[in-house]
This record gives sequence, structure tokens and C-alpha cells, in this order.
Amino acid sequence: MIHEVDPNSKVPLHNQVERLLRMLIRQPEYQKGAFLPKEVDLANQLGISRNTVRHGISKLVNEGLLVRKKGVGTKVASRKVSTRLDHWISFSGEMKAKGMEVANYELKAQPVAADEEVAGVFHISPGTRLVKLSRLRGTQEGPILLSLSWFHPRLGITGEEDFSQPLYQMLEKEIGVYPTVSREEISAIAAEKGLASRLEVREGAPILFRKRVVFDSDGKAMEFNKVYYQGEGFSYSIDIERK
Amino acid sequence: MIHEVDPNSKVPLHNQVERLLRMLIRQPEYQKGAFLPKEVDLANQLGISRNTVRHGISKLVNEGLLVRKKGVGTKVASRKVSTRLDHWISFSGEMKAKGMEVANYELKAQPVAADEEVAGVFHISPGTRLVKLSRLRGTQEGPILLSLSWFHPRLGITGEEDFSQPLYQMLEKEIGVYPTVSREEISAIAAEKGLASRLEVREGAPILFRKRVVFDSDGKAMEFNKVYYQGEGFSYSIDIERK
DNA sequence: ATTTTTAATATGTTTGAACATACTCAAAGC
DNA sequence: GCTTTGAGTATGTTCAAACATATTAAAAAT
Repeated sequence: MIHEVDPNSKVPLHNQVERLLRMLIRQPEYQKGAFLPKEVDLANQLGISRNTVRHGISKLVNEGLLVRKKGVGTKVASRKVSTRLDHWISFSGEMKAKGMEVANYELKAQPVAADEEVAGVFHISPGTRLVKLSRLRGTQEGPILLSLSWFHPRLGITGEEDFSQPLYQMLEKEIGVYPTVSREEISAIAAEKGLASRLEVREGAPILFRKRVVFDSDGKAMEFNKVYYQGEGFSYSIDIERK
Repeated sequence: MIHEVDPNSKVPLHNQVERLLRMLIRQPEYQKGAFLPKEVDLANQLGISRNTVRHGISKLVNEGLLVRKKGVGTKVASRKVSTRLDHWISFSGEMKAKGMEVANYELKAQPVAADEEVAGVFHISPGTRLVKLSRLRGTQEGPILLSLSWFHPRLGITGEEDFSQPLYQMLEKEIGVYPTVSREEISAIAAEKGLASRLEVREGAPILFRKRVVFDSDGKAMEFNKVYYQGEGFSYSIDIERK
């Protein structure tokens, strides 16, 4: 049962709708996946316009709390995943340790021309050919992260290597290069359209963005990596010691 | 000069508006702070409804690319800030090193009763009195972060200490406790209403959220800290070595 | 039994209009 | 010169309606 809105309140109706929904979705049935009341039913029940109801709903959709599907309905969005920031254990290894089966939604290695950013990282000329690895990964419930890696041309990576195995294991065994230091940059960004559709989140959803350069044991840059994690469903943990 | 929308296109009009705006805001004048064309002017120019224009604009607003102010206008949002994740240097020290003057928008230390989360972190009973420090900090341009700290009661912090000085310096000198390890959890979340208004971002904006427990040299939890950074305007950097 | 078609469903898009409200700036008053 | 008031400005809110569209399920056809 949903409550009412107060048409005489100074709080805009769409904000009141938003509040009601935030309380509504706490109910176990919705947490478990039941469909929320239909827009038109909410509108009739609350005595307000369907578009005003939609306005309120879109707040929670924008926050990734709800997902909508035309012809189907609206429901509470799924739950979180976390990983250790400072672990070098592979993503799939860590997810397996948590009892989650990793799925590769996309796995593609292909030669590309280095753009200015990649060229700057590796100190090579823009346009230089090198291999880019693109992986869309997650669990049975859906994608969690999009990882893009570029490899320094000196590694001699061709794109024909077996990238289905753990990446650094492959680099050590087949390329003979030892990843040693990772220089990271972490921020929160809003998903633009292309990224949003690949990660199956709404446009503008918070994305945990990790950009890093991996150096080998000689201190030379070997991999440039960008990873986009679904924001709401993901967190890093790390222990930092004072020096 | 703005382009047109194609009413016969399969792409929804509001998406076309969004695209046009993404291109429009690249122009230097808008990057420098000029107001975008008014909604009603865009609507007339494009031959579509003002609400459809608003729908398109709200996409960029939701992403933090644009900011709107009633009675004033719409303009491109401001730029980023970053800090080292693994540095113990104070926020104000680091900003000063970057030539940015830190402003404290809010600084409040007060005794509170520990809620369940805080109690769980410190292994004390819920309801136990301890001191909570709340700081809203940023630059002259506006707030960047909201930091909330709770201190273990055994430290004997009263709330009367001088919190305007660097926190850990104060803890060492006046309390005699030495912060040594920080156990961190980092994620991207969407700003809820209260947080959004304090950080002056839109509701739902991506927020870089850092939750950590700081331990002293004896390995005992001394501080529980939550920091919310404006997502778009902030990033961490860190170097991680393989063990 | 399987495939195709159709209808129902619920969200998605767009509209024009009217009104509300926060903000700015100029004019008026002290 | 300073403060208050009022008008104008541009975004914010709400509406009811009509139509579009992706999805699902049932009915019809094979």
C-alpha cells in the first residue's frame, strides 16, 4: 500500500513521489524482484498526472535504484560487487573466490592505431600499431565492468594470444614480461551513452573509473588499462600503511 | 549557431537535442562560462516543444556537464580536482601545493551517540557517546568534499580540540595517538538529496565515496571516516606495487 | 506440437499551455 | 549612499491527452 501526496505541500509533487518510492522499494517483495505498481495506477492512486509520477520514478532510475522496461514494468535494480584494489589476483579468480561465476560478455583483441592518449603513455608516435584488448565482464546477472587494455608494441603481442586465460599469467608465460607496478587513477564519472548500453546501466549512472599504467620489472610501461565499473554495484577496498 | 533536429528521424527528439548540446558546449565561449541559448529560444529554433528541449538538457545536467539556475540560465559546469589516495598529507596541504586555496564551508565537532554502523566498527555498544567531526571543504569555486569522522571514545576526544589544524597533526600532538594504517573502501554512488545540496551538485550526480577505518600503531581502530567527493570534479591517483 | 500472428500491456515520447519560483537588476524610497 | 520594492527573466512544475514502441502472452494457423 502506498501513501498519498500532499498537493498543498511546498514540496514538488515529483519529489513526494520520489520519497514514497524510496520507502516503497524497501519492502522485501520489491527487493526480491517484484514489479512496482504501474505508472498509470500510481497516478490514479495519488491523484496526479502520470508524467509527474514518471518524473519521480526517473530520479530513482537515474540513481540506478530502479530499472524500467517498456511493455514489462519497473523493478528494483540488482546488488553490489566489490574487489580488492591492491590485489593482483585476476578478476575472475576473485569472483570465483566469492562464489560468483564470471561471464565474458565480450572478449576482443585487435590491432589498432595508437591515439594521442595511448601514444603519450607509451612515448610512441600517434598512429603506431599495437594491440588493444577489450573485455566486457560480469556475472550471470549481467555485466559489471568494461576493461580496455593497450599493450606496448615492444612486447610483440600480436592479438592471436590466448586472452581467455588470466592476463598477467599469459604475459609472463608467453611474452616473458613481469608486471610489477601499477600506477592508478580512480574517479567517479557519469556513464555516457555507449558505455551505458554496454554495461546495461542508465545514461548518467555513476561509474567507478580506473585508469592505470602497468610497468614491468625494468620500470618500463607495458600496459595501459582503463576499467569502467558499474558504480552502484561495485566498490574497491584497500589497506594503506603510513610510511 | 545550432543545427536542426529531424522530426522524421527514428531517434527521439530529446536524444537529438542532447547530441546537439554535446556539440554546442564544446565551443570555447561556453567552456569559458557563457550562458547557453535559453530553453524557449532553442525550442522555437528547433521547432519542438520546450519540454522536449528540457528533457534533452536534463541528460547533460544529470551527467554534471551543465548546470541550470532558475531565473538565470544554463551553463557548462566547472572542472576537476585530484588527490593522492595513498598520501597522508592533509587535504589542505595538498591543495595548497597545487596552488588552490582551501575553504572550509563547514566545520563542526560534536558529541553524538554511536549508531549501529559506527558501533560495529569500534566494537562498542550502540548509543555510546563519542565525537563526530563534520567538514565540508573545497576551494573558492565551491565545495569539493564532505568528510565525516567518528573517533573511538578511548581517545578521550571532547569536541573542544582545535580541528582547524591538520587532523592527524592534532591527534599526534594533543591526543598522543599515531595513525598508522588506513583500511579503505572506495566506490561510486549517486548523490542523494541532502548530500547533493551540501556539495552543490545535482541529485543523482556521481560521487566518489571513500569509507575507511584508521588504525593506530597498536592496530586498534581509532577513526572511522566517510568522505564524499564530487564525482566529476575529483579523482584519486595511487601507485601499487606487486608483492 | 510448433510457428506465426495478434492483442494486450506498460513504459517511452511529445505537445502546448498555464502557472510557480528563484534570481537579477533597475527604480523608488529613505 | 543604502535599502526596499517591483518588474522582468529563465528555469521549474504540472497537466491531460495522444500517440509510439518494446515486450509478453494468448490465439490462430500450420
